[in-house]
Amino acid sequence: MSGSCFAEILGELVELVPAEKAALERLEERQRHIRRGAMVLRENERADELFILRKGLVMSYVLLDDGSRQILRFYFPGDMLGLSSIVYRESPETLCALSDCVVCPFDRQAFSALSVAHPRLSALILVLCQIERVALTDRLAALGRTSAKARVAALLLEMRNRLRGTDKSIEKAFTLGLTQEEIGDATGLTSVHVNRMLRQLEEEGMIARESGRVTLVDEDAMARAANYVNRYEGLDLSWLPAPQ
Amino acid sequence: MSGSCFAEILGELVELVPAEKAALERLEERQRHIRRGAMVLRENERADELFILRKGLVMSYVLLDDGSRQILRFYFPGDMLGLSSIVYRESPETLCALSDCVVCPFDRQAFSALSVAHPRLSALILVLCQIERVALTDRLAALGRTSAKARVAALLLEMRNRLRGTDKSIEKAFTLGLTQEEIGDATGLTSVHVNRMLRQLEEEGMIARESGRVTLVDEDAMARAANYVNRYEGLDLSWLPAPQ
DNA sequence: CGTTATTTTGAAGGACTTCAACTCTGGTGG
DNA sequence: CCACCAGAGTTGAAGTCCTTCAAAATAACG
Repeated sequence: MSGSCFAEILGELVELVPAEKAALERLEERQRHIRRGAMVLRENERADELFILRKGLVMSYVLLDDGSRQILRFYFPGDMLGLSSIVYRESPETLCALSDCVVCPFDRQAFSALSVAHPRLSALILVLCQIERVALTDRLAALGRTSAKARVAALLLEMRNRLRGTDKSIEKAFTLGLTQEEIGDATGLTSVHVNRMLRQLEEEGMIARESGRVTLVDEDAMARAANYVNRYEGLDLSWLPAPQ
Repeated sequence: MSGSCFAEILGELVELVPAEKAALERLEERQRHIRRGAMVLRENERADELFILRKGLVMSYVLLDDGSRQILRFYFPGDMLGLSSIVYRESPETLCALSDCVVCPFDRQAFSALSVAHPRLSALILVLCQIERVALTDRLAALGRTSAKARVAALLLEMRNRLRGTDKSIEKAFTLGLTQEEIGDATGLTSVHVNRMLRQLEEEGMIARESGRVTLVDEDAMARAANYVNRYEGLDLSWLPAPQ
């Protein structure tokens, strides 16, 4: 168990050298506890810090003029938060804790210094951005071109796979930790319709549910129905520069 | 007029030093002409190269099982193409020329070497990725939570602003260069409904149209209707490392 | 100048939303 | 310990936005 969550994620992509590990650990020297429902960062406010999420579940979302909400992404332990926010004078999105969380804040300068001192880490961060980008385009295609049922199925698969990243004991069953309203705001649906789609997936024998826990009964059928691709697989990082 | 399209884009964000300009020019030593409708890169095929788009309009899209298409993004001169593709063994998306294009291919190693030699350029590329990310999340919110009319209006505003990036003479009127089917595939609508929305925007005095040219008559009303934010503005790059 | 792509228009159908009411669950305090 | 309450889940009926299907009109192209 390394001292850095972020290093663990990156360590699954490449073999990190001691100097890189040390540099990553320095990003996580400070800790901050965030209560469920509290905001890590607010849309349209200035953000001077980035974060590594150490524990818990975070979502990013935007609010539209009519009051509706679009959830953009869910973040899991080891993820970096707020990269898009430091690029802008005002954060383009809100970061909100879905469970009690621990985040490790560090400032822009630390990020900047790290990328100069460790070009390979800088390239790896770019790789993570691209993985996130492709995951976002998958969701764009889902919202633009697939049915409500497919979108909900895709969300369930994605959540299970990402939760499994931090807890290898998870197989087919897991606690989602989202309300149906939140599922709706992530998939572009109403909570009412999410409910009907979950029910339908259950009736068709794809999933089972009991008190917040979801079981993926027929995973293959779900993946087919949802056009799902795990974007943390199939990578090619052979071109990365040598470690510093 | 610099020798590098990419340097021109980056040069609008920061003052580039000669060594950086020279490094960027080396990326654009080779040229390749692409016919309208031809593909620069195919989904699920291996990509060894990245590209700088020098001339023309390119789109990226994915095809779903049912044959429907989701256009993910449009690319303009000075944009880098294929970054997400080199991260994966197989490209997650197709790149297709919407007009006759000129692209400058360079290989992964050149990219890797550049990011080591010029940390600030590496950071700038990360900034461009974040701009693209935020633009994608804007579209995600549009598809998830806004009406057909708002999505079409947002697309028109975005296209005008990006075209203006390469041609400052463009004000309110411009040639879109997209069919209504393509607008539909970008906004998650059918071409039939795109037609009705364009017509409605016209009837409401927001736009005017004549033979492929669109005029933004009431730009403010459009921006309001579309929740539109120009993501190339409002940046804060004060934290970037010093040039090399 | 014929052929094909694109745009336009109408009518009917369907997927999802809206509204409204009811049920279930977990937490809190009397 | 249990009554109460607020939040979340469930269900039905009606409505709306967008799609689908079909066909005509127009534009683009070799």
